[in-house]
Amino acid sequence: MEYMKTAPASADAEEPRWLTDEEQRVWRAYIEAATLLEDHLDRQLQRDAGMPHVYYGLLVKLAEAPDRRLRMTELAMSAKITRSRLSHAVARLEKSGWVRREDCPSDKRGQFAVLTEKGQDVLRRHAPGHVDAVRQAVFDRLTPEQQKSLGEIMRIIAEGLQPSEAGADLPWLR
Amino acid sequence: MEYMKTAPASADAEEPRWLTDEEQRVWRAYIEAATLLEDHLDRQLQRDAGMPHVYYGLLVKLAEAPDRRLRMTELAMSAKITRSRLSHAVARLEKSGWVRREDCPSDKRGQFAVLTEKGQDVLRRHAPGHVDAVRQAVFDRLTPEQQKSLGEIMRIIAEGLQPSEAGADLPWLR
DNA sequence: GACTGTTACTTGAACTCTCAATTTCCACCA
DNA sequence: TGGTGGAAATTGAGAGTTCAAGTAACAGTC
Repeated sequence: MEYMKTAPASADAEEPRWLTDEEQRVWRAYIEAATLLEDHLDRQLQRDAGMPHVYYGLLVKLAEAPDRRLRMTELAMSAKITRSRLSHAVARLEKSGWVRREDCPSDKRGQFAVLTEKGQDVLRRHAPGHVDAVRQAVFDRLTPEQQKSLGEIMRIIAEGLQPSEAGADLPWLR
Repeated sequence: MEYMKTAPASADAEEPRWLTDEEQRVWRAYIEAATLLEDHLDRQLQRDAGMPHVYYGLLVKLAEAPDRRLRMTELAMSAKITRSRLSHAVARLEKSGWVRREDCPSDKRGQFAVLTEKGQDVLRRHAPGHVDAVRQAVFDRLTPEQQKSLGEIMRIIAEGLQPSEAGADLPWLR
Protein backbone atom coordinates (compact mmCIF):
# COMPACT_ATOMS: atom_id res chain seq x y z
CA MET A 1 0.00 0.00 0.00
CA GLU A 2 0.91 3.49 -0.58
CA TYR A 3 0.26 4.92 2.78
CA MET A 4 0.68 1.93 4.99
CA LYS A 5 3.56 0.06 6.32
CA THR A 6 4.15 -3.03 4.22
CA ALA A 7 7.56 -4.17 5.43
CA PRO A 8 8.54 -4.81 9.04
CA ALA A 9 10.28 -1.92 10.72
CA SER A 10 14.00 -2.22 10.43
CA ALA A 11 16.21 -1.30 13.33
CA ASP A 12 18.50 1.03 11.44
CA ALA A 13 16.18 2.93 9.12
CA GLU A 14 13.87 5.66 10.31
CA GLU A 15 10.34 4.36 9.86
CA PRO A 16 8.17 6.98 8.20
CA ARG A 17 4.95 8.06 9.85
CA TRP A 18 2.55 6.10 7.69
CA LEU A 19 -1.08 7.06 7.49
CA THR A 20 -3.43 5.19 9.77
CA ASP A 21 -6.30 3.23 8.30
CA GLU A 22 -8.67 6.03 9.07
CA GLU A 23 -6.37 8.65 7.55
CA GLN A 24 -6.09 6.55 4.43
CA ARG A 25 -9.83 6.38 4.10
CA VAL A 26 -10.07 10.13 4.38
CA TRP A 27 -7.31 10.69 1.87
CA ARG A 28 -8.81 8.33 -0.65
CA ALA A 29 -12.19 9.93 -0.29
CA TYR A 30 -10.55 13.28 -0.91
CA ILE A 31 -8.68 12.14 -4.01
CA GLU A 32 -11.72 10.46 -5.49
CA ALA A 33 -14.06 13.34 -4.90
CA ALA A 34 -11.57 15.92 -6.13
CA THR A 35 -10.89 13.91 -9.28
CA LEU A 36 -14.54 13.34 -10.03
CA LEU A 37 -15.46 16.93 -9.31
CA GLU A 38 -12.73 18.52 -11.43
CA ASP A 39 -13.66 16.19 -14.21
CA HIS A 40 -17.34 16.90 -13.91
CA LEU A 41 -16.93 20.66 -13.98
CA ASP A 42 -14.43 20.53 -16.81
CA ARG A 43 -16.82 18.52 -18.90
CA GLN A 44 -19.78 20.70 -18.07
CA LEU A 45 -17.98 23.89 -19.02
CA GLN A 46 -16.25 22.44 -22.04
CA ARG A 47 -19.56 21.24 -23.38
CA ASP A 48 -21.59 24.36 -22.60
CA ALA A 49 -19.11 27.20 -22.77
CA GLY A 50 -16.28 25.76 -24.81
CA MET A 51 -13.53 26.08 -22.23
CA PRO A 52 -12.12 24.16 -19.29
CA HIS A 53 -12.86 25.10 -15.71
CA VAL A 54 -9.58 26.92 -15.11
CA TYR A 55 -10.15 29.20 -18.06
CA TYR A 56 -13.61 30.00 -16.85
CA GLY A 57 -12.11 30.88 -13.49
CA LEU A 58 -9.74 33.30 -15.18
CA LEU A 59 -12.60 35.12 -16.87
CA VAL A 60 -14.35 35.35 -13.54
CA LYS A 61 -11.33 36.87 -11.86
CA LEU A 62 -11.11 39.46 -14.60
CA ALA A 63 -14.81 40.21 -14.37
CA GLU A 64 -14.42 40.97 -10.69
CA ALA A 65 -11.34 43.13 -11.09
CA PRO A 66 -11.55 46.91 -11.25
CA ASP A 67 -11.80 47.89 -14.89
CA ARG A 68 -12.06 44.20 -15.72
CA ARG A 69 -8.29 44.03 -16.07
CA LEU A 70 -5.45 42.44 -14.14
CA ARG A 71 -1.73 42.26 -14.54
CA MET A 72 -0.60 38.83 -15.68
CA THR A 73 1.28 38.08 -12.48
CA GLU A 74 -1.61 39.24 -10.35
CA LEU A 75 -4.03 37.03 -12.25
CA ALA A 76 -1.71 34.06 -12.06
CA MET A 77 -1.30 34.42 -8.30
CA SER A 78 -4.96 34.89 -7.73
CA ALA A 79 -5.79 31.79 -9.75
CA LYS A 80 -2.95 29.82 -8.14
CA ILE A 81 -1.36 28.88 -11.44
CA THR A 82 2.08 29.50 -12.90
CA ARG A 83 2.80 32.43 -15.16
CA SER A 84 3.71 30.11 -17.95
CA ARG A 85 0.40 28.36 -17.77
CA LEU A 86 -1.33 31.70 -17.72
CA SER A 87 0.57 32.91 -20.78
CA HIS A 88 -0.65 29.94 -22.77
CA ALA A 89 -4.14 30.26 -21.37
CA VAL A 90 -4.47 33.94 -22.17
CA ALA A 91 -3.16 33.29 -25.66
CA ARG A 92 -6.00 30.85 -26.13
CA LEU A 93 -8.61 33.10 -24.56
CA GLU A 94 -7.40 35.90 -26.79
CA LYS A 95 -7.86 33.69 -29.82
CA SER A 96 -11.42 33.03 -28.70
CA GLY A 97 -11.97 36.76 -28.37
CA TRP A 98 -12.80 36.71 -24.67
CA VAL A 99 -9.67 38.43 -23.43
CA ARG A 100 -7.37 41.04 -24.90
CA ARG A 101 -3.88 42.03 -23.83
CA GLU A 102 -2.83 45.58 -23.16
CA ASP A 103 0.55 47.03 -22.43
CA CYS A 104 1.16 48.46 -19.00
CA PRO A 105 2.03 52.14 -19.34
CA SER A 106 4.09 52.36 -16.16
CA ASP A 107 6.13 49.20 -16.73
CA LYS A 108 7.01 48.25 -20.24
CA ARG A 109 7.54 44.64 -19.24
CA GLY A 110 4.03 44.43 -17.89
CA GLN A 111 0.86 43.25 -19.56
CA PHE A 112 -2.75 43.55 -18.61
CA ALA A 113 -5.25 40.86 -19.40
CA VAL A 114 -8.55 42.57 -20.12
CA LEU A 115 -11.96 40.93 -20.33
CA THR A 116 -13.68 41.81 -23.60
CA GLU A 117 -17.38 42.40 -24.16
CA LYS A 118 -17.57 39.00 -25.74
CA GLY A 119 -15.91 37.60 -22.66
CA GLN A 120 -18.50 39.16 -20.43
CA ASP A 121 -21.24 37.74 -22.59
CA VAL A 122 -19.91 34.26 -22.36
CA LEU A 123 -19.79 34.61 -18.62
CA ARG A 124 -23.32 35.95 -18.40
CA ARG A 125 -24.64 33.20 -20.60
CA HIS A 126 -22.97 30.34 -18.82
CA ALA A 127 -22.75 31.36 -15.19
CA PRO A 128 -26.20 30.02 -14.33
CA GLY A 129 -25.45 26.59 -15.71
CA HIS A 130 -22.16 26.47 -13.93
CA VAL A 131 -23.60 27.55 -10.61
CA ASP A 132 -26.21 24.84 -11.00
CA ALA A 133 -23.53 22.25 -11.56
CA VAL A 134 -21.62 23.37 -8.47
CA ARG A 135 -24.77 23.40 -6.40
CA GLN A 136 -25.85 19.97 -7.46
CA ALA A 137 -22.45 18.47 -6.96
CA VAL A 138 -21.57 20.15 -3.68
CA PHE A 139 -23.80 22.53 -1.81
CA ASP A 140 -27.11 20.77 -2.21
CA ARG A 141 -25.59 17.68 -0.64
CA LEU A 142 -24.01 19.22 2.42
CA THR A 143 -25.51 20.49 5.65
CA PRO A 144 -24.73 24.10 6.63
CA GLU A 145 -22.29 22.76 9.23
CA GLN A 146 -20.52 20.67 6.65
CA GLN A 147 -20.27 23.62 4.30
CA LYS A 148 -18.75 25.73 7.02
CA SER A 149 -16.39 22.96 7.95
CA LEU A 150 -15.32 22.46 4.36
CA GLY A 151 -14.50 26.12 4.07
CA GLU A 152 -12.38 26.11 7.19
CA ILE A 153 -10.52 22.98 6.24
CA MET A 154 -9.74 24.09 2.73
CA ARG A 155 -8.58 27.48 3.91
CA ILE A 156 -6.14 25.81 6.27
CA ILE A 157 -4.77 23.57 3.54
CA ALA A 158 -4.48 26.45 1.09
CA GLU A 159 -2.61 28.56 3.59
CA GLY A 160 -0.11 25.84 4.20
CA LEU A 161 0.68 25.65 0.51
CA GLN A 162 0.78 29.32 -0.46
CA PRO A 163 4.14 30.10 -1.98
CA SER A 164 4.41 33.16 0.25
CA GLU A 165 0.95 34.16 1.43
CA ALA A 166 1.25 37.83 0.62
CA GLY A 167 0.48 40.37 -1.99
CA ALA A 168 2.91 42.20 0.25
CA ASP A 169 5.40 42.08 -2.59
CA LEU A 170 4.05 43.28 -5.95
CA PRO A 171 5.16 46.92 -5.76
CA TRP A 172 2.61 47.98 -8.30
CA LEU A 173 -0.08 47.12 -5.80
CA ARG A 174 1.07 50.09 -3.78
CA MET B 1 -19.10 37.51 -10.79
CA GLU B 2 -19.29 33.91 -11.41
CA TYR B 3 -21.49 32.84 -8.60
CA MET B 4 -23.31 36.00 -7.80
CA LYS B 5 -26.08 37.93 -9.30
CA THR B 6 -24.71 40.85 -11.29
CA ALA B 7 -27.74 41.98 -13.24
CA PRO B 8 -31.11 42.89 -11.77
CA ALA B 9 -33.63 40.10 -11.82
CA SER B 10 -35.78 40.22 -14.90
CA ALA B 11 -39.45 39.50 -14.63
CA ASP B 12 -39.63 36.93 -17.37
CA ALA B 13 -36.45 34.89 -16.93
CA GLU B 14 -36.04 32.34 -14.21
CA GLU B 15 -33.40 33.70 -11.84
CA PRO B 16 -30.84 31.01 -11.04
CA ARG B 17 -30.07 30.16 -7.45
CA TRP B 18 -26.80 32.04 -7.11
CA LEU B 19 -24.36 31.17 -4.41
CA THR B 20 -24.53 33.25 -1.28
CA ASP B 21 -21.50 35.18 -0.14
CA GLU B 22 -20.66 32.52 2.35
CA GLU B 23 -21.06 29.75 -0.19
CA GLN B 24 -18.79 31.62 -2.55
CA ARG B 25 -16.12 31.88 0.09
CA VAL B 26 -16.31 28.15 0.71
CA TRP B 27 -16.19 27.35 -2.97
CA ARG B 28 -13.21 29.58 -3.61
CA ALA B 29 -11.38 28.11 -0.66
CA TYR B 30 -12.05 24.69 -2.09
CA ILE B 31 -10.84 25.55 -5.58
CA GLU B 32 -7.71 27.23 -4.30
CA ALA B 33 -6.76 24.47 -1.92
CA ALA B 34 -7.48 21.74 -4.45
CA THR B 35 -5.45 23.50 -7.12
CA LEU B 36 -2.51 24.13 -4.84
CA LEU B 37 -2.60 20.63 -3.43
CA GLU B 38 -2.76 18.82 -6.76
CA ASP B 39 0.03 20.98 -7.99
CA HIS B 40 2.13 20.42 -4.94
CA LEU B 41 1.82 16.65 -5.03
CA ASP B 42 2.37 16.51 -8.77
CA ARG B 43 5.56 18.45 -8.42
CA GLN B 44 6.77 16.43 -5.48
CA LEU B 45 6.25 13.14 -7.24
CA GLN B 46 7.48 14.34 -10.60
CA ARG B 47 10.69 15.54 -9.00
CA ASP B 48 11.29 12.55 -6.72
CA ALA B 49 9.73 9.64 -8.56
CA GLY B 50 9.52 10.87 -12.13
CA MET B 51 5.78 10.63 -12.57
CA PRO B 52 2.66 12.69 -11.90
CA HIS B 53 0.37 12.02 -8.98
CA VAL B 54 -2.26 10.13 -10.98
CA TYR B 55 0.30 7.67 -12.29
CA TYR B 56 1.58 7.08 -8.81
CA GLY B 57 -1.97 6.38 -7.75
CA LEU B 58 -2.28 3.77 -10.47
CA LEU B 59 0.80 1.95 -9.25
CA VAL B 60 -0.63 1.98 -5.74
CA LYS B 61 -3.90 0.46 -6.88
CA LEU B 62 -2.01 -2.30 -8.63
CA ALA B 63 0.17 -2.91 -5.59
CA GLU B 64 -2.93 -3.42 -3.49
CA ALA B 65 -4.65 -5.71 -5.95
CA PRO B 66 -4.53 -9.48 -5.64
CA ASP B 67 -1.59 -10.70 -7.70
CA ARG B 68 -0.68 -7.06 -8.31
CA ARG B 69 -2.83 -7.04 -11.42
CA LEU B 70 -6.07 -5.44 -12.46
CA ARG B 71 -8.17 -5.38 -15.60
CA MET B 72 -7.90 -2.08 -17.42
CA THR B 73 -11.55 -1.20 -16.89
CA GLU B 74 -11.37 -2.10 -13.25
CA LEU B 75 -8.30 0.05 -12.73
CA ALA B 76 -9.86 2.95 -14.59
CA MET B 77 -12.99 2.82 -12.47
CA SER B 78 -11.11 2.52 -9.27
CA ALA B 79 -8.93 5.50 -10.15
CA LYS B 80 -11.91 7.48 -11.43
CA ILE B 81 -10.42 8.12 -14.84
CA THR B 82 -11.51 7.25 -18.36
CA ARG B 83 -10.30 4.14 -20.11
CA SER B 84 -8.71 6.22 -22.79
CA ARG B 85 -6.68 8.14 -20.28
CA LEU B 86 -5.68 4.89 -18.66
CA SER B 87 -4.59 3.41 -21.97
CA HIS B 88 -2.20 6.28 -22.53
CA ALA B 89 -1.04 6.21 -18.93
CA VAL B 90 -0.31 2.50 -18.93
CA ALA B 91 1.54 2.87 -22.20
CA ARG B 92 3.79 5.38 -20.51
CA LEU B 93 4.20 3.33 -17.35
CA GLU B 94 5.05 0.35 -19.50
CA LYS B 95 7.72 2.37 -21.24
CA SER B 96 9.16 3.24 -17.84
CA GLY B 97 9.16 -0.45 -16.96
CA TRP B 98 6.87 -0.14 -13.96
CA VAL B 99 3.87 -1.89 -15.44
CA ARG B 100 3.44 -4.66 -17.94
CA ARG B 101 0.36 -5.73 -19.88
CA GLU B 102 -0.93 -9.25 -19.98
CA ASP B 103 -3.71 -10.77 -22.00
CA CYS B 104 -6.76 -11.97 -20.17
CA PRO B 105 -7.19 -15.71 -20.82
CA SER B 106 -10.94 -15.75 -20.36
CA ASP B 107 -11.72 -12.71 -22.51
CA LYS B 108 -9.55 -12.02 -25.49
CA ARG B 109 -10.54 -8.38 -25.51
CA GLY B 110 -9.34 -7.97 -21.96
CA GLN B 111 -5.97 -6.82 -20.71
CA PHE B 112 -4.40 -6.92 -17.30
CA ALA B 113 -2.12 -4.20 -16.10
CA VAL B 114 0.49 -5.84 -13.89
CA LEU B 115 2.87 -4.09 -11.53
CA THR B 116 6.47 -5.14 -12.25
CA GLU B 117 9.26 -5.64 -9.73
CA LYS B 118 10.68 -2.34 -10.83
CA GLY B 119 7.30 -0.79 -10.22
CA GLN B 120 7.20 -2.13 -6.70
CA ASP B 121 10.66 -0.76 -6.08
CA VAL B 122 9.72 2.68 -7.19
CA LEU B 123 6.76 2.55 -4.86
CA ARG B 124 8.85 1.34 -1.93
CA ARG B 125 11.45 4.01 -2.50
CA HIS B 126 9.10 6.91 -2.85
CA ALA B 127 6.15 6.11 -0.64
CA PRO B 128 7.74 7.60 2.48
CA GLY B 129 8.44 10.91 0.79
CA HIS B 130 4.96 11.04 -0.60
CA VAL B 131 3.30 10.23 2.69
CA ASP B 132 5.35 12.98 4.26
CA ALA B 133 4.15 15.44 1.68
CA VAL B 134 0.53 14.47 2.27
CA ARG B 135 0.97 14.67 6.01
CA GLN B 136 2.58 18.05 5.92
CA ALA B 137 0.05 19.49 3.53
CA VAL B 138 -3.08 18.00 5.07
CA PHE B 139 -3.16 15.83 8.14
CA ASP B 140 -0.68 17.65 10.31
CA ARG B 141 -2.74 20.79 9.94
CA LEU B 142 -6.16 19.41 10.77
CA THR B 143 -7.71 18.39 14.07
CA PRO B 144 -9.07 14.85 14.33
CA GLU B 145 -12.58 16.28 14.05
CA GLN B 146 -11.68 18.13 10.90
CA GLN B 147 -10.14 15.02 9.40
CA LYS B 148 -13.26 13.06 10.12
CA SER B 149 -15.40 15.81 8.72
CA LEU B 150 -13.31 16.03 5.56
CA GLY B 151 -13.73 12.33 5.00
CA GLU B 152 -17.48 12.48 5.37
CA ILE B 153 -17.85 15.49 3.13
CA MET B 154 -15.70 14.13 0.35
CA ARG B 155 -17.46 10.78 0.45
CA ILE B 156 -20.77 12.54 -0.03
CA ILE B 157 -19.49 14.53 -2.98
CA ALA B 158 -17.88 11.50 -4.57
CA GLU B 159 -21.06 9.50 -4.27
CA GLY B 160 -23.05 12.18 -5.99
CA LEU B 161 -20.73 12.08 -8.96
CA GLN B 162 -20.18 8.35 -9.41
CA PRO B 163 -21.20 7.34 -12.91
CA SER B 164 -23.19 4.44 -11.48
CA GLU B 165 -21.93 3.60 -8.00
CA ALA B 166 -21.55 -0.09 -8.46
CA GLY B 167 -19.12 -2.77 -9.33
CA ALA B 168 -22.43 -4.57 -9.62
CA ASP B 169 -21.89 -4.76 -13.33
CA LEU B 170 -18.51 -6.15 -14.41
CA PRO B 171 -19.45 -9.80 -14.86
CA TRP B 172 -15.87 -10.94 -14.55
CA LEU B 173 -16.00 -9.89 -10.90
CA ARG B 174 -18.01 -12.98 -10.13
C1' DG C 1 26.08 55.60 -18.22
C1' DA C 2 27.53 50.96 -18.13
C1' DC C 3 27.26 46.69 -14.73
C1' DT C 4 24.68 43.47 -11.96
C1' DG C 5 20.91 41.21 -10.31
C1' DT C 6 15.98 40.83 -10.45
C1' DT C 7 11.30 40.98 -12.32
C1' DA C 8 7.65 40.29 -16.04
C1' DC C 9 6.37 37.71 -19.29
C1' DT C 10 6.85 34.45 -23.37
C1' DT C 11 8.36 30.51 -25.92
C1' DG C 12 9.05 25.67 -27.62
C1' DA C 13 9.38 21.04 -26.80
C1' DA C 14 7.97 17.15 -24.31
C1' DC C 15 4.35 15.24 -21.99
C1' DT C 16 -0.57 14.43 -20.63
C1' DC C 17 -5.48 14.51 -21.35
C1' DT C 18 -9.80 14.58 -24.08
C1' DC C 19 -12.77 13.36 -27.61
C1' DA C 20 -14.30 10.87 -31.35
C1' DA C 21 -13.40 7.11 -33.91
C1' DT C 22 -11.72 2.29 -34.67
C1' DT C 23 -10.67 -2.59 -33.81
C1' DT C 24 -11.52 -6.75 -31.83
C1' DC C 25 -14.18 -9.79 -29.48
C1' DC C 26 -18.17 -11.54 -26.67
C1' DA C 27 -23.15 -12.78 -26.07
C1' DC C 28 -27.31 -13.60 -27.64
C1' DC C 29 -30.70 -15.12 -30.65
C1' DA C 30 -32.88 -16.70 -34.59
C1' DT D 1 -23.92 -20.28 -38.32
C1' DG D 2 -24.42 -16.08 -39.07
C1' DG D 3 -26.11 -11.71 -37.74
C1' DT D 4 -26.48 -7.88 -34.39
C1' DG D 5 -25.60 -5.08 -30.51
C1' DG D 6 -22.71 -4.08 -26.98
C1' DA D 7 -18.29 -4.21 -24.34
C1' DA D 8 -12.91 -3.85 -23.84
C1' DA D 9 -9.39 -1.52 -25.04
C1' DT D 10 -6.59 1.39 -28.25
C1' DT D 11 -5.54 5.09 -31.39
C1' DG D 12 -4.60 9.76 -33.27
C1' DA D 13 -5.30 14.39 -33.40
C1' DG D 14 -5.96 18.49 -31.02
C1' DA D 15 -5.88 20.99 -26.72
C1' DG D 16 -3.69 21.99 -22.32
C1' DT D 17 0.28 21.80 -19.01
C1' DT D 18 5.05 21.74 -17.47
C1' DC D 19 9.71 22.71 -17.49
C1' DA D 20 13.65 24.99 -18.78
C1' DA D 21 15.25 28.57 -21.33
C1' DG D 22 14.83 32.96 -23.42
C1' DT D 23 13.89 38.21 -24.08
C1' DA D 24 13.13 42.61 -22.41
C1' DA D 25 12.96 46.02 -19.03
C1' DC D 26 13.54 47.85 -14.34
C1' DA D 27 16.40 49.32 -10.18
C1' DG D 28 20.19 50.15 -7.96
C1' DT D 29 25.29 51.00 -7.83
C1' DC D 30 29.66 52.39 -8.87
